[in-house]
Amino acid sequence: MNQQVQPGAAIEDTLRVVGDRWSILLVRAGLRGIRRFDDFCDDLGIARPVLTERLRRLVKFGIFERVKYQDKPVRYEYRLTEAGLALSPALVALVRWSEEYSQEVSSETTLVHAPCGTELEQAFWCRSCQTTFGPHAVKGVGVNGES
Amino acid sequence: MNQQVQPGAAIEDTLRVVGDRWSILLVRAGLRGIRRFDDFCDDLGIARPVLTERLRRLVKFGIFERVKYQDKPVRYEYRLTEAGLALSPALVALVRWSEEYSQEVSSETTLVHAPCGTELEQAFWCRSCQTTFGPHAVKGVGVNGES
DNA sequence: AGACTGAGTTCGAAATCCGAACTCAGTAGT
DNA sequence: ACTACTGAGTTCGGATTTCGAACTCAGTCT
Repeated sequence: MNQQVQPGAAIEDTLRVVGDRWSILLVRAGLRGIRRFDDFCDDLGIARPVLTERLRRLVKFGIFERVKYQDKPVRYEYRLTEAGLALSPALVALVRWSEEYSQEVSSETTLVHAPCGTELEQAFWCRSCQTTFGPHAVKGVGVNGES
Repeated sequence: MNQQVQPGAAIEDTLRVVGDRWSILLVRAGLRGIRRFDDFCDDLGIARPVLTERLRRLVKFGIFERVKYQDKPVRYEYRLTEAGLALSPALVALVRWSEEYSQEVSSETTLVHAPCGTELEQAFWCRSCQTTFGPHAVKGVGVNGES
């Protein structure tokens, strides 16, 4: 066996939550500051019944929370939780991929390191070795330490 | 505006390619060394007609290639291309997320830095600053340098 | 001949998705 | 008091996708 990445069944958990055509787009919209039902609807062009169902499920899985923001007519909005924000590395990875490999034309923006404006690279960081490394040096191990 | 991640429309490109329930799982299976039609089928439990369609589309987008591996009865298998391998940071990000936030029980394996066995962290790397940084320091800019 | 392999196709039933129109509480304007 | 409007959803019927199970087709093995 080589040292390749061997994502376990864990991915299935994640995809059970955000593995449909819309959920990741909803998270992205959330990161862009969108919170209201109609705004999600307009921004993504998602059908309303599907949006209802999708938001409910994302709330159930703790990615968004439904917050009352007004009383007179009771109105709720949807905010990303910390777990939702924690999906951003995955989103960034997807953006990076499309920048490098997607033959589609779009990609009119690119991701950079904010302070200096240099295009970022994505890497893994080992706290104990104090180094960055690529996917080939990643290994999956069982809970009790053995591969 | 803050310095939050603002993934552009690029994500849509990526999701147009791998944004359905199966494609990412197929890539993962590919990373685990699976190549043959029936093996994908058994491993993922995907319906055969869907697998056919999905593999064709992933080949079209350059993520897998269809390679003849035998002549007597002509047989083809599917191998990840470089673009396919390049999706692994995204897969790793999804695995990491489920390890930390998924309330599902599974997750009997974890990802580590192969040489030393330390749990990895995912980070971004700026070649010009020679530092790693988190998602809050990522910014999206237009092609001509302006935000 | 007969059974088996591997990569698919074909089928009808079931689940999802869609757009458009509707609801329902409250607010604003005349 | 009448009308129009807002925002967060529901309710429809029709179109698209997905499903499992069974079938095909070339070649091989016994």
